[in-house]
Amino acid sequence: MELSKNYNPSATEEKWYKCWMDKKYFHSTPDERPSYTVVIPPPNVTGVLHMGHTLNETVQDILVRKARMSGFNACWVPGSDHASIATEAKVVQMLKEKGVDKNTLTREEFLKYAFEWKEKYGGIIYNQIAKLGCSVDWDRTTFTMDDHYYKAVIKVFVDLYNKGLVYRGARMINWDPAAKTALSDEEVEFKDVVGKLYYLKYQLTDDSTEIAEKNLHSSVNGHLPSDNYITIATQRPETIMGDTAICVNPTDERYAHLKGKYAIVPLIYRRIPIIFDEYVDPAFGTGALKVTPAHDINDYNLGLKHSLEVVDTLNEDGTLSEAAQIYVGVERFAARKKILVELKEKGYFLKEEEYPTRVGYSQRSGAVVEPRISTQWFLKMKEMSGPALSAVLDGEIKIHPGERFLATYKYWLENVKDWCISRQLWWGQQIPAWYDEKGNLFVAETEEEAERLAARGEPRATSPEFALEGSPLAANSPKLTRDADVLDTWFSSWLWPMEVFNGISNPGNKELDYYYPTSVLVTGQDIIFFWVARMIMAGTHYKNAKPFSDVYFTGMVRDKQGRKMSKSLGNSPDLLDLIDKYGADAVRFGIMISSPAGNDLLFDEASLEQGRNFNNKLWNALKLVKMWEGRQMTEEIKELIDDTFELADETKQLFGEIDHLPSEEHLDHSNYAINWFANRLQQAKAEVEILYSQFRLSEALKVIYSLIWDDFCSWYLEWVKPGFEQPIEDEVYNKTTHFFGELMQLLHPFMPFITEEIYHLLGEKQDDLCVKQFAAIKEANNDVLTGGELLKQVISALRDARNKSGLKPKETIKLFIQSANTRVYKRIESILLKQVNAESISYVNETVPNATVVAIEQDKFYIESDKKADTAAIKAELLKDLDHQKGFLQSVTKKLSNERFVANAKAEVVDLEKKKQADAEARIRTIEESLANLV
RNA sequence: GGGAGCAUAGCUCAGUUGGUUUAGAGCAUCUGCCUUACAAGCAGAGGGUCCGCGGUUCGAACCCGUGUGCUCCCA
Repeated sequence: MELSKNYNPSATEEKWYKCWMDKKYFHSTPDERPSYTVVIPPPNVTGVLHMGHTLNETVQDILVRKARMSGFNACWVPGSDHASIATEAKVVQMLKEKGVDKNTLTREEFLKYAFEWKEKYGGIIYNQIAKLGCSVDWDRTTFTMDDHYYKAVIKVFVDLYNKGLVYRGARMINWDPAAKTALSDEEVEFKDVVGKLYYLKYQLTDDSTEIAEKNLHSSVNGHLPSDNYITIATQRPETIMGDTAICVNPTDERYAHLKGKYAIVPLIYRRIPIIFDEYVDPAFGTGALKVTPAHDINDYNLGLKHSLEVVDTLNEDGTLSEAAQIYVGVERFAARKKILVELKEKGYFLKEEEYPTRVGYSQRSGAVVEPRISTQWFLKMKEMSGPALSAVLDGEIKIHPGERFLATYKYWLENVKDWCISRQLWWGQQIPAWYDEKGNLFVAETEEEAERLAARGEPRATSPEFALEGSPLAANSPKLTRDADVLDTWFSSWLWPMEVFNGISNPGNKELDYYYPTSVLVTGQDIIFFWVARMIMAGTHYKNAKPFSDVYFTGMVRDKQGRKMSKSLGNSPDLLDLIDKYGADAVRFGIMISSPAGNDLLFDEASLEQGRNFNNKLWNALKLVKMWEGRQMTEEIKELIDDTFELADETKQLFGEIDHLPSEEHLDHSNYAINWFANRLQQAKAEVEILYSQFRLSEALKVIYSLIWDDFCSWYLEWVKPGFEQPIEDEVYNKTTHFFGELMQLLHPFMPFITEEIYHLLGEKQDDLCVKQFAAIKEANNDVLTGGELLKQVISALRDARNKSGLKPKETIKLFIQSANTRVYKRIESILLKQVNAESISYVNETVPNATVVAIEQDKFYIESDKKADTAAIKAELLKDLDHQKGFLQSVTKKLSNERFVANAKAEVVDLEKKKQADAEARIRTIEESLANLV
């Protein structure tokens, strides 16, 4: 068969993925083998895979494929997340482009559009996952809004409500004015910005009558009438209409005289009290704080303490509300500008200064988050966090890499606040709570059940924090209205490792028992609180068992310049384009080769190119080996040739004219090479195994890469390669294809497609690499390995010497070896001849004059050629080496002459130093002899 | 402001309880090669004050302290 010049990934990839699917290799059902379960972190259903996902999925596939080839029943569950805010925003945008306003639709109509959208775009990520070669069990694909999943989420909500862990209440929450929904604390991202601090004057009065307020309003046309004022500093002048007090520190003497007085809010002229509280930092601004309980969490708490009125001056879309009295309907930041102009005109404005501050942005919409008082649903976290904390602290769940995230995790869980789980959206699991006309609340899995509760008058308001005022129930069955809100997406994804096996909807089922707890969770460190911690909570709460044994955190994928990948920067490449360009294996290689666990990955297409080149290297090695196929010299053929000396026609067809048989020598040195590589392979396999167990996958890949490229291709294949158009011994050929197959197996988890292809091209195969089980690792023989390393070292040194002597590759040399142990070199003579292009090798007991000399350990090699040696250069080299050796000897000798070292250090260490000393001395002698020999 | 981490070759990173030939790899660079698998290649080479300073130790890239710079998390 003719092999193409270069490897062509696309056809191969499609062929093998289909084959694996047809043979149901990825499908798992419980059996007697141990399970190895991985649940995919479900990407957003209408999203595309970015490079971060690509890294995560690749890592998971490597682990899953490795497990599948190591005796485990591997099960990798794919799926996607409904991503309520993100998806709803996309659908709203799509409708807007069509000229449809969401507000004109009913909930049902909107959801119909949303599901259409999901059907249309939901397949994209699945296609990408398949293209990447991920060995997921497609029969288990789960979506967080699947029927059973939806029911599970509802069930959990009702259960937690009945346990008193879920409650409804008015709280200061994070409001996203763009998406018009509440957010959890975790969904707010803070950025440092340079803001402005505005200094404003508030008129003071001690008159507590309403008349004073009115007089002020009318008498001076709203201008600041006197010098009797207090100055406050604020970043948000547009919220002054919501001010309900001015607060100063009770120890602040500057303001001690203001006790019992009032201030007048500029522009709207509301009278507000001056209050005193330790909370205020006298050193900040003017030491006087305007208190706006509706729009700042600290002010809110201050308001609670001092029983202040709450005036909410903002609408849900971020425009000023009726309560603001002025600029009603104007967007908050536009209003800020207008108000500043008016404050200046009317003399209330003193000055402004720049001020470094932090602004919270919505993770989903990017809008500036507004603290807002709102009635929402919450989950008590204190009760949930205990077991989740101990599971990690006790080492039941291991986090990789190392302890790096432990402190953060601990801090978060110990300080976690209640989780706001309601969202003012339609896309998601609708909260199963119903209200009667009087506002009584009934929480149940179905409307029928809620109706029954209502009929019996059981509001089930078990939480003491329940904030809705109830009223006595009518005895007749009331008309119920369902809560319009949906649950936070993470309130569904925290059940993921259980509910993909129907663990909530059908608890205690056989599959759940078999697959849960899962083996390893691979995810980005950015969702440690959103998701990882909460899955541990849900798992410990509902299964009384951890959801996974290990967590592998991948780093963030950044571009070459270290910037985060983002759409706006345009630095996030398209996965399918990359696969088209380089092939899936090369993409996997490129992304893995430089991504140690937990470290950020600087993505550079150059590493994908390296992957593609590696593909090509493998392909060419295959071409070489295939050239030997059909040229094997079996014993029978050998005998045939020996006996008759005349080739049969069919033999002739196979080999053409053969002028000589493979020599005994060739077989002998090939056996040397085979023996060496067999041991080298075992050694590398053992290393890789350890690296897998430590989740150091990029290290493992490096070991395999260098094993294949350097040891197999550059050394082994060159050592066993027969001469041009010469036959190869059957045994050598078989060993070589066997090694090649083993290498492909070792590499398979990382680069599944090309390895499977080559494995099958190496010869007729009954099995597929995808499910081929790894053989047990044998212990490598150290003497054999050392011998191989010595040979490599000698060859490299001789080639270097050739280079330095200006010898062209084609120019031959005569090699003389001076060694106490010539037997070693005699065995590998023919390899040496070929590798350094020598025409002869002789053994000598004395120095060879006028030859270039190379010293390895205690042996010396003389290179003689027609070309005149550049003695000056050789001398310089030797002197440099001598210098180095002497320096080294000096440091060793110094160490050994230190009595305290000899007395304190371990015996092995001292012995080693002595050996180093002896070696260095021997080498120095060799170099000096060589120098003396150079004239 | 609180916490965590990082700093080793031009770049990205290894370096195991402190001792393993006066620091290793890949990429990039340079030199020589179109050698009968592979120029997407082959054979070589050069390149480091292990961030600065101080300490512990017979011995420090590694442990401790301190300074500087960067990253992340939390408020």
